[in-house]
Amino acid sequence: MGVIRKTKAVEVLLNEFSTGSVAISAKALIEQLGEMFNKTTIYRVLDKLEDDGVLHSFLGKDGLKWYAKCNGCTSKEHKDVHPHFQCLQCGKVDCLPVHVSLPEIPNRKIEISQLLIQGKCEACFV
Amino acid sequence: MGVIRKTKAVEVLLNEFSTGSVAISAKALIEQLGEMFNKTTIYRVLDKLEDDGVLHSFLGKDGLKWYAKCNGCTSKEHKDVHPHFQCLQCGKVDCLPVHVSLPEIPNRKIEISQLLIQGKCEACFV
DNA sequence: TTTGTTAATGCAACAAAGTTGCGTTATATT
DNA sequence: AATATAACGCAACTTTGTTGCATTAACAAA
Ligand SMILES: [Mn+2]
Ligand SMILES: [Mn+2]
Ligand SMILES: [Zn+2]
Ligand SMILES: [Zn+2]
Repeated sequence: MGVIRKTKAVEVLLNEFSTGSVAISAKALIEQLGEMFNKTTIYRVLDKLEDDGVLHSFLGKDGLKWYAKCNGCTSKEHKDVHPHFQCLQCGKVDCLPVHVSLPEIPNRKIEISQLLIQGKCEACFV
Repeated sequence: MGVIRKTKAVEVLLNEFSTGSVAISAKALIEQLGEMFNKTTIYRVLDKLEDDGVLHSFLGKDGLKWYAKCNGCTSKEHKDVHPHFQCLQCGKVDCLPVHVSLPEIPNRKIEISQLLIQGKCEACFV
């Protein structure tokens, strides 16, 4: 079940994702907001916001969990699927609003897919 | 640095990967061989075999580390890049020997990419 | 075959990310 | 204002993987 009450933690976390398509790791949010809220609260709010279709999550290069804002998703349908890009130099992760055509795989039913591209971001690419 | 001495652990672990393009998680190997070898040894041997270009590793859907045999790789060059498929029903993971064309991403330098496709495998797909 | 070097191992302790249980607090409804 | 319960904080825990160090064993040289 998703968010039911608009608490301080919900408000502050939502605000963190208010700008753009940059992803934030749960770890970074705890480092940043861990004095204001308990890490358990942060994990639980993120989880619920994902349930609501407000955020989506994925795993970065070290298996860390990252979150970013969803576009046009609801609690019933998560339709905002796209690859992610992680900069190997500065660590920044963002959503790539492009379509990826998956390869043909006979005799298998594809349900989900995750593509993580790594390299140098705009800022770090000379 | 990679494997230097052909120990029992190296021999047994190599044998686990002798057949086909099925991946095995470090976790599964420890469950399976943990009475024969210490988990530290298992982690270290896998790590070294990857250095040698004998195995490659990637992260599965829960962030677990998986290993599979490399084809035509050396310690100098890991060229066997391909997507992986994880069955959501039986958990099996295998290497997909296909090429994936990445989307165009302006102003960024792509260095690595990982594609994990999830769904139902041949055996679980009715 | 014996000896010597050191890679590899086992063990225990640790680290990091995330989860769970439970008593307390605060939101929102009546 | 009173009430119900969602959300919270805290501590303890789980899981996967790592590190330091003393001991063992692979392997080549004598
Ligand atoms: Mn995204
Ligand atoms: Mn593979
Ligand atoms: Zn960057
Ligand atoms: Zn299956």
